[in-house]
Amino acid sequence: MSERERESTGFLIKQRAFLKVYLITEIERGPAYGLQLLEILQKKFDPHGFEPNHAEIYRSLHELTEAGILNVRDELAEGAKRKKLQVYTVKDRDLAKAYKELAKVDLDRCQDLLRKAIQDNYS
Amino acid sequence: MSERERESTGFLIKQRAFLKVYLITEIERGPAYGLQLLEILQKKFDPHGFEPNHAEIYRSLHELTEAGILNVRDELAEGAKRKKLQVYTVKDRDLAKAYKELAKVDLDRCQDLLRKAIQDNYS
DNA sequence: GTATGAACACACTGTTCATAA
DNA sequence: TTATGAACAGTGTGTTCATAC
Repeated sequence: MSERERESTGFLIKQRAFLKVYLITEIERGPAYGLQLLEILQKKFDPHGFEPNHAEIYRSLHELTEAGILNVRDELAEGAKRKKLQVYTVKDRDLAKAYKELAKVDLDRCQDLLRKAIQDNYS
Repeated sequence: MSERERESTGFLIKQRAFLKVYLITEIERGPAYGLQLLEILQKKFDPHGFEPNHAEIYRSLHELTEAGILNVRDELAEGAKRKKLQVYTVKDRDLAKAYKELAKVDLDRCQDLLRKAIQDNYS
């Protein structure tokens, strides 16, 4: 049975899935590229002792693109920077929403599990 | 820098640490052996889509013993069963408490992270 | 230096195998 | 069969390397 078919992923949600949710949300706000997204997320999670790395962000973006949720385009010579950036946009809003809703189920399950653990062991 | 020295473990708490907290709590209630604890925990987590396996339980017990938190003794011919069980008890209540308190910090951090994710992406 | 991506290496965990009673 | 433990294998993620600008 594949990971995708299972309803539960086992213990807690995987970092990859967690990041994908955030990436979709960010890119829904507007086009963005890899390192830019990395910085945004690092700042977001900095107070929570979590610092994602660039490889994990790129892998997530690649998979979301592979899944038909995101689009990539080459963007050249933007402003003072003469790089070719890989700029991501949402390709399919419905797929994006579906992915997030599926992840929500797992996020809720994780919350329950943690709440239970705190209740069971610290009361 | 070793895992033990870091205050944060990165993303979410590891299954091993999570299980150790439960194992300590269970054994604080009374002596128990491996498979017995496995069954107890499997029943506990069954409604939450998480099913720990025996190897992970044994590894956790071994590490807690190694850490001086638990004690093991051989128990022979108990009741109708003629096995030699590895029965665990709490060796050092203070160490046990300290371990749990440390884990609590991480559990709280995980709760925050999940709460934040749900708020950031589903509002 | 920034940006992307692949390659490599390792930690964690699940599955299987071995042994004993 | 139940119980324990080790060995093995796979998956996910962090670090490093390669390439381009």
